[in-house]
Amino acid sequence: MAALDRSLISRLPLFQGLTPDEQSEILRDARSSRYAKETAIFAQEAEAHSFFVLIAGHIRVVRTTPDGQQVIARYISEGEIFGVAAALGRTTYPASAVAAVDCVVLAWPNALWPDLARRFPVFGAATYRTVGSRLQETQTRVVEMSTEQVEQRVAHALLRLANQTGRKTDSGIEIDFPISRQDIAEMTGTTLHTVSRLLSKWEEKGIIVSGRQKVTVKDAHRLVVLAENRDKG
Amino acid sequence: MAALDRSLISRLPLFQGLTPDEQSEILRDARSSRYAKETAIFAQEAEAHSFFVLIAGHIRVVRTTPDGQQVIARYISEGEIFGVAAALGRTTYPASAVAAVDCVVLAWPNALWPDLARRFPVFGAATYRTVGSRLQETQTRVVEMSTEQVEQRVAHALLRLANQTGRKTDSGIEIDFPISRQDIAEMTGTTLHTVSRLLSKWEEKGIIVSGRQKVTVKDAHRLVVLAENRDKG
DNA sequence: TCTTGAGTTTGCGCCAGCGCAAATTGTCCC
DNA sequence: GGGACAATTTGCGCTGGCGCAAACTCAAGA
Repeated sequence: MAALDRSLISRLPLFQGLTPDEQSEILRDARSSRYAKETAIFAQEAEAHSFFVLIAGHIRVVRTTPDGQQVIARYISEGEIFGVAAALGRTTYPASAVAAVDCVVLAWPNALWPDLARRFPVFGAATYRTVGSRLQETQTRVVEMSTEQVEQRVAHALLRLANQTGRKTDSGIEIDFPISRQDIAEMTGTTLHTVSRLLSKWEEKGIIVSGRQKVTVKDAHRLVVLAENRDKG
Repeated sequence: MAALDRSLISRLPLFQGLTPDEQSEILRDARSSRYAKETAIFAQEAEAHSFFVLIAGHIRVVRTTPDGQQVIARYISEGEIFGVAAALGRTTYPASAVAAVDCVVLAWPNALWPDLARRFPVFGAATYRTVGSRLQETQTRVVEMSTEQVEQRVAHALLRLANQTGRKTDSGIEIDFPISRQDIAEMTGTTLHTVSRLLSKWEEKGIIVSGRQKVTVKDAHRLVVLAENRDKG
């Protein structure tokens, strides 16, 4: 690990509560690698060999159906742990992870997980907290897909992206990695056509501005209203 | 713990790999209780005080939206651990758990989790395996809701119920707790009307037989075909 | 600068499945 | 045994959003 990484890493929630020595000990076993934009970190159904922490970039987690349709499970932001099959006793990855932009990740061999979790309980606990919030988030998505209209779901998805990976600019909150209409459709269970129509409408109203693989939320408040509107607006 | 419970409990996957003494030690801290049909074991958003193992019965896990719509997250069968907020570092339950029939459950105070998990790693690992498969299952449900038609989703739901909680009878696989059309609708993101229509159609074709709060799968194979049909059948 | 291709927009027609409403049936309790 | 209620069935009309198709636009490379 380069010294540069260290100061950044020690600030991650995942490593809170660990002494610098303990952090070093954990990091000693990690291997760092780069992944070019649109390359895979791991593939769905592949034998799980490692778990990861994203140091720089953004990662798209994708499930592909037997007939080739894709669904985006979530985006991973900097500092998050992912590919934690080992911690959950799984032997294969349930989804693929693809770099949405050029990425830097740390990887630990799965075989080290039991030992790391035992020696550094706060590290294990932090990981399971992440798993817990992802489970809850996924369930929330099921609820959304069951009870909401497409417009509300897309609004929710944009808000979530803005919160999790948004970058404040003078013109609003910009999603700071390339995201296409198709991507948004795969996050919300609709088609790129419908997403395009919605974004156009919202842009007319001044709620967002959008371009090629780019969305900036200008008026989050009005987007929240759209997301919560139970009857048609 | 009554002796009766012990022989049953020691056979649960959750307690595999533990010696009888270790099992006793874990069980010593558990409190057993009964819940009458349709009563709540815990409520969504309530402070999480315990985690549970279902000894007898069936439990419905339900998420309710702010405007009162319900979505069934899953059913818990005998022997399963549930309400594991503690293991995932959450302080409240993300959903409600309601007894679908009269139930017997064991409960452990959350405060004991860290200690139990540390002293009996196989117990902790078994729990996290369960969490892992639930996460994966929930993600599968998101994929289904994104890519499948209602008919396929209902077919999938029935097959899952038949596998997880089905009881073999001479006339087929019967779901062995009361389940209404409304319940199936809340599992699949549709309405009781549509479920009713589908079940009627399938009954005509001899794939299932159904009655009031009761479904028996007679021809699982044809149900699988329906569940996998990507274009209309 | 020009070309090329991927990403996006928009129009149009259609239909799966929802909402509403009413009839029907089975079950539990008095 | 019979009433009452809950669950289910079924008809009907409507519409949100999909599928298809075509036009358009930007970004990158030659």
